[in-house]
Amino acid sequence: MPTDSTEMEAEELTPGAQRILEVASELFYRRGIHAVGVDTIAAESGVTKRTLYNRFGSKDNLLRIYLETKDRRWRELVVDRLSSEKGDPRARVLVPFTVLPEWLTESDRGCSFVNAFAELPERDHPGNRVIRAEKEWLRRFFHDRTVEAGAGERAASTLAVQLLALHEGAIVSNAIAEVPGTARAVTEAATALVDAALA
Amino acid sequence: MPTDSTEMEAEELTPGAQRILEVASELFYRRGIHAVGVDTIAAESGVTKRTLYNRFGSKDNLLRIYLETKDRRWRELVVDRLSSEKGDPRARVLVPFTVLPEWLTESDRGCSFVNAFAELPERDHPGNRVIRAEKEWLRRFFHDRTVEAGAGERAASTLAVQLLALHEGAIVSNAIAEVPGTARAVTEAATALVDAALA
DNA sequence: GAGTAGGTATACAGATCTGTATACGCAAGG
DNA sequence: CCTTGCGTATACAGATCTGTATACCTACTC
Repeated sequence: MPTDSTEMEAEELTPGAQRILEVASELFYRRGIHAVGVDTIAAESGVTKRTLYNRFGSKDNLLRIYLETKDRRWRELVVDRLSSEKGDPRARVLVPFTVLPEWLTESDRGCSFVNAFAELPERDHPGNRVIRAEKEWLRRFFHDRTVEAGAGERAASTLAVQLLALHEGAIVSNAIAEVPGTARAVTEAATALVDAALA
Repeated sequence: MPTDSTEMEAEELTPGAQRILEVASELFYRRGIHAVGVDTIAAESGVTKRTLYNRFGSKDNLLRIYLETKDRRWRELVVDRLSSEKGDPRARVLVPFTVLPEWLTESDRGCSFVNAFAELPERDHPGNRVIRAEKEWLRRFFHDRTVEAGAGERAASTLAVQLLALHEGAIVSNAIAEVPGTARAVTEAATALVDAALA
């Protein structure tokens, strides 16, 4: 059983397992974790429950892999866009905001990590760890790019927290408040904060 | 059975019902909605399940009242503080941020409404309506106070979305990323955005 | 040609969930 | 006095949940 392998990659998955992961991702995100049973996931994936347990071992493990996969996809999106923004250091800080419009097209139910966090209170749950690592990665991203843009340590730390909050809030409030133009307005705010910090 | 009364107030509740609501609020917030059963709520409230159903009718209704109560408490906190900030129009815009430190002392698991939203996907669920109404109220609060401070309609609309996102993100990322000084840093950012919009 | 990997099909154990049924106790107010 | 409101105590119906058991099928590989 490959389920204890932490380095399990999506490419190593069998076709059936890949379908299970895709279906589970969609259901966990759209309906919530506890609201979705393994019977439903198996049925909608077109496999038997036995196959699901043979591939993933448990619902908790499938959940962890769902979060890890989403995390990897998010980081890759940001890092990829970063490499095409080699010139302007301020634009590099803002990459998580400039990718927001395309990221939000599949995120109309809020942030996967925030939503999962609501259902995973225990800090030692593998899923909870993935979630906190993701937020820490983004905070550090803002911090490091800000330092690279020429800011001091204190300014970079403050700006990182501000941008992290603004970014989280954009995804969440876009889904709940449903105000048109949220991504654009928030990106403008982020730009203003970056310009002020680097002035 | 008083359960269908929408105007049900906490003061009208029997002592037992009040205890149930307090315990349920804590458990829903800390462990999640689906993860908490009515048996647990009844047991920790020191009442029987029969009493819970006699007072609240159903778990869904208890959940709705939990959200409505939290919503009322939040609005009252903001409105109360607003009346002691009669002078400076910019300070009035920022009231939801200045009350953040005290609000966050009991909100180390993120935003109750955002967390509940993650578990209530259906738009016509009573709880879902309460959540969206709460966010819309806060957005409108920012908008109206900004207009009162002298901004035009377009500037007020943009600023309202920005402050809403920043505010949501502050509560959420404070709980997940656990960066010290989040409230202070975010309030500084909000102040800068308000000043820029009213310049 | 035998073993192995991936999968189907079905049934079931054991726990937990929401909600209800039945029967009783007690105190306050008309 | 006696009804009404609030609550206890216990049992249970019916659904759903995670996870396992048993038995069989198919294709590929060594």
